[in-house]
Amino acid sequence: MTISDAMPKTGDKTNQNKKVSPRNGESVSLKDLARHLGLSPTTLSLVLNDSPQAVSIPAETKKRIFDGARELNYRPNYLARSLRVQKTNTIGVIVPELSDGYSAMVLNGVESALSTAEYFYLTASHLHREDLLAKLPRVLIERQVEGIIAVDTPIRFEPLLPVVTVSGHDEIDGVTNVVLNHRHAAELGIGHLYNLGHRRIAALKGQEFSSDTDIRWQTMNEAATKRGISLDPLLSLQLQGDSPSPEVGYTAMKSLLARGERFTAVLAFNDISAIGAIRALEEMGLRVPADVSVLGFDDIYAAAFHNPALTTIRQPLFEMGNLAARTLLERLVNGKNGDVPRTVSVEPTIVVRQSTSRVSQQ
Amino acid sequence: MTISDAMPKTGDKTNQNKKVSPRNGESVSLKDLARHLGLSPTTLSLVLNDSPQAVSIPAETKKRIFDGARELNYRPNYLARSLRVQKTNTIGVIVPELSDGYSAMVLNGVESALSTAEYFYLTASHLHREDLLAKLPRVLIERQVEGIIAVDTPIRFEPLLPVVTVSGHDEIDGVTNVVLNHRHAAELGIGHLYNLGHRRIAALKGQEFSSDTDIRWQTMNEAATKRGISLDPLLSLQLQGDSPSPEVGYTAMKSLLARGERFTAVLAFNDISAIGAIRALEEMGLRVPADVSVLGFDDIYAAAFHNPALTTIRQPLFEMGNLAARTLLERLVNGKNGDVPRTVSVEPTIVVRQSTSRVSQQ
DNA sequence: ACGATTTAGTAAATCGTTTTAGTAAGATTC
DNA sequence: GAATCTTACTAAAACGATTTACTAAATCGT
Repeated sequence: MTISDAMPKTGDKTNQNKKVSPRNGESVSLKDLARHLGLSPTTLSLVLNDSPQAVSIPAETKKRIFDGARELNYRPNYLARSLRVQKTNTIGVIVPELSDGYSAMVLNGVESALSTAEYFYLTASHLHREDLLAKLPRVLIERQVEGIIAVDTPIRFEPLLPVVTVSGHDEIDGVTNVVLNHRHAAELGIGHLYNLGHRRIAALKGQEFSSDTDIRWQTMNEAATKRGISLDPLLSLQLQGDSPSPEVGYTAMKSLLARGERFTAVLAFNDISAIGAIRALEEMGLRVPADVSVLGFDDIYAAAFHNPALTTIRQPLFEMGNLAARTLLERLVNGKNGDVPRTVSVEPTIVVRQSTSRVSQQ
Repeated sequence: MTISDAMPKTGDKTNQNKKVSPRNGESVSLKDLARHLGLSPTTLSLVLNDSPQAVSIPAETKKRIFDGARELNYRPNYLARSLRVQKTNTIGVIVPELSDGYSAMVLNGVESALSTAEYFYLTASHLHREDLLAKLPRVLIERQVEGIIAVDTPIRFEPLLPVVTVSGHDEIDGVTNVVLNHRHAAELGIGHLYNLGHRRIAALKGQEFSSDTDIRWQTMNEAATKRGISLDPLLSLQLQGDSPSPEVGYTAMKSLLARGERFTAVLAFNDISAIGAIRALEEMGLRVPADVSVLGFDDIYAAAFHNPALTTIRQPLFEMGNLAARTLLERLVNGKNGDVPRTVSVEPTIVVRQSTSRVSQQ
C-alpha cells in the first residue's frame, strides 16, 4: 500500500470534519464514514479491505479513506461482516469445568493456536450435566461457530460441523480425537513400578464421567498382565465426585486403607488425586515413598513442587489443545474434501521424581 | 393470502416436505422454513419469538410452525439476529494467561454468572504483552461484545463500553473495579504472624505486572507499621518471570537465602510462590513451620493438600469473577442511567493450616 | 346494515457489511 | 475518429434475522 506519500499537497479540504466528529457515543458505520468523505460505502470497503478491485483507486483517495477511518475511529462491525461473508472466525470449546487445571491447560494450547489464525472461541462448561451436554452444542451452532472442540467431554450431538475432541474415545463420523498414546503411558507407568519391584499395586480409577477412565484402566491392566502381575480389583477404587480438588483422591485412599489391604504402590488417576492420596497415606503413618510409592498422571505445575515431588506420567496437555485447534483449523480450510482423521495421538513421558522408590524388602 | 385455510380439515398436505428435507448440509433459514410452510418469514418470526403481536395467530398455525421448525431442524442465525436487534449477549474477558489457576478460578465465576443470563464470552490472553493489551480490546469491540471484564489486567484503552476489572486498581471513568479488601487481608496476614511472635518477616513481592503487587505491599507495610515492626526491604524480594509455576517462588527464595539474612516468617505473594519458597527453604535444611513459617495467599485447591498444608489468606476468586460478571450485566441492563460504581470489594479470610507456627525461642 | 374492531396474516425496511454488475469519463489504439 | 480499454468510482443485491406499517377478510356493536 502507498498511503503514506500523498500527504503534503492536500492538507486542507479533508479537515472539515466538524459535522461527524467523534460522535456522541454511538459507533460510526461504514455508511457514516462514506457520507463524511463523500464517497460510497463500496469504495471504502474495497479500499479498507485492500481488495484486488481497489487497484484503480488512486493513492490520494485511499489516503483520504484511511485518514478518515482513523479520524472517526471507524471499527468495522464483525457481526455484519461475518453475516455477509458467511464466516465467523469463531469456534466453540466445550469443557467439563474451567477450574480443574486440566481444561485450563488444554484451553491455553487451544487459544495459542487459534490466536495466530485470528480466531476467537466461545467457552462453555457442561458441569457433567446431561441437559447442558445436549444444549451447549446447539447454542454454539446457533452462534455460528465454525467448529467445536470438546475437551474430556462425551459427544451427545450429531456432528453437523467439524468436531475435534481432546481425550475423546468414541469413534464417530466427522469427529477427530486427539488422544494420548495410552498404551505407551501404561507401559511407562506399570514398567516403572514393576522395575522398582512393586507387585501389589493399588489403583485409583478415574471418575465415571472422565473420558480417559476406561482406556486407562484397560491399558494399565494389559501392561500389568504382560508382566505377569495384575491390578487386583480389591486394591482398586473409583474416584467419586466432581470436585477439582485433591479431596477426591484423599477420600478414595482413606476408604481403601480402611479395607486393610496391603500394597506397595499406588497408581493414581491424576496428579490431583495422587496428592490427596499421599495425604491419606501419611495420615495413616505410611511414608511416601519409603512405605508406599505413588505415581501420578498429567504432570501439572504443582507436581514438581509437591512434597514429596511427584513421579508422574506427563501428558502434554498444552500440546494436545494446540494440536486439537490446529487440526480443527486445518479441517476448516480443507472443507469437505480434506479427509477427516479419526485419531491423532501424542506421546507421554515419565517424569521420575521423589514419590516412587524401590520396594522395601521386608 | 389465505393459504392456511385450505388445509385445516385435510391435515395431510403439510407432509409433502420431500423437497426441503434435511438439506444436504446447508442449514435452513427462516425464509426456507417459511417457503416450506407457505407462510411469510414475518409470521414465523412473530410466532417463534412469542412476540405480543402473535396473539392473533391461531394455535393451529403456531403448531404448524413449531412442528415445521423441528422437522427441518431450523436454528436461528444468532449473527443475523444480533445484527438486527443490536445486541449480542456476548462479553469479552481479558486475562493474563489461562493456565495460571488464578484466571481459571475467576473465569469459572464469570461463566457461572453469565450462563444464567444466557450470555457467552470470548476469552483473550494478553500474556503481558503491550501490543496485545492494546489490540485485544479493539478486536473484542469489533466483535460487538457488550462489555469487557479485565482480570488482573491493566486498562490500556478508552472504556467506550462498560468495563469491569477483577483486581484492577486504577480509577478510571467507566470502569468498575472488583477488588479484595486488601487492608483487611493485610491485617489478617500480618496479625497472624505477629501474634505468633514473628518480627523478622521476609516478603515475596508480586511480579511487577501483577495488579495487586503494589496495594498488597503497601497494605502489608501499613499493617506491620501499625504493630511497630516493619517489612525490611533487605528481607523482601520481587518475584521474577511470568511462569505460572512455583518455580518463581523457588528461585526468589533461593536468592534471598543466598543473601544470608535471618528471618522467621515468609509472606508469600500467592500460594504458588509459597509452595516454591517452601521447597527452597527445605533444600537449605530449614523446616517449615518449625524454623520458618510460610504464609500463602489465594487458597488455591492445592493449598490444603500441600505438605505442609498451607496457611493462607483466602481470596474468593470464584466469587470475584461472579460478582464482576453480575456487576457488568447490571450495568448493561441499566444502560447510561444506572450509576457506575467505582469499586466493589469482597472480604478475605485467613485459613490457618500447618505452614505457620509460633516462633521458636532460641 | 354500516362502521369499527379483531383476526390472520404480509411487504418492505432495517441492522452493517461485502460483492456483483454496472457506468461515465478520459486515455489509447488502429 | 470510432472502438476499445482504463480509471474511478457507484447502485443494488445479498447475508438472515426482526420490526414497522400495512391489508383483506371476518366479526361485532348498535
